[in-house]
Amino acid sequence: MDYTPLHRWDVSCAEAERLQRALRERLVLQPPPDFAPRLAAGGDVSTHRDASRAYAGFVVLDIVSRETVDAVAVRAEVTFPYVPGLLSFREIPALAVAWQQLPTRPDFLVIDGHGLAHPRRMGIACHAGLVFNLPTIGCAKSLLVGRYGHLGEERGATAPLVHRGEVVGMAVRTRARVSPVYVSPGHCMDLPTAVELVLRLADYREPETTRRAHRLVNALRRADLAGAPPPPHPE
DNA sequence: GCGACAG
DNA sequence: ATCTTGTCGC
Repeated sequence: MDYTPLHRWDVSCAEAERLQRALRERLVLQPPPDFAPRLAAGGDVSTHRDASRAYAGFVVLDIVSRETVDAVAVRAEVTFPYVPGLLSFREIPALAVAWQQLPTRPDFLVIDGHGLAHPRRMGIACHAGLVFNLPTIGCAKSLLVGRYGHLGEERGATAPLVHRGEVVGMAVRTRARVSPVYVSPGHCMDLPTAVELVLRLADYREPETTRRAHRLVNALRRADLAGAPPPPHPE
């Protein structure tokens, strides 16, 4: 698929924050008027402990039949370090390499990380939506900002995620008695729609989009590992 | 100044 | 996220 880079990615942390504050103004926090999604995509990145090598991939699935209709995984280089609040600058360049190899344009994308539930309301899900130009949802496994109150133990229970007096996302119980996931709008998305879609996609704790993308990149990672294994015990 | 801190 | 052994439970 095609996309719009929007800006350079090899920037300083201060410049990255400036870009986030500027890009924030371009966000659309409402789904398209004719939004009737059928194809969901999940994207994920797997990085090494030290090396700059990363694996990135996308899986596209039909939300009705649940069939995987597309899957691409690539090797890529990461240069930006992991800095809380600046995850997009580390992962989006790698995701973009995989995105170019994707033959089908999905109706929306679920990203492993936050959207509006971010210090500057510009998490990786928002940023990815702007760059790839499609509706996006952030679905994270842990909190970056915000707090929430009581959350029922049953599947489908929700509790608003509040940060600085604003509702920025929702804690969502996708499985009974299992820790929740944190859902927030990315781009061309609102919170109710994001929560509904994540619940529709989740058979287990995480939505199938994320699970399948995660398995895909890990498979490529292990395949590479078997091809050139650095011997731990040189005897 | 001191903690907290997506992946 | 990654590095890791065993272990609890369906």
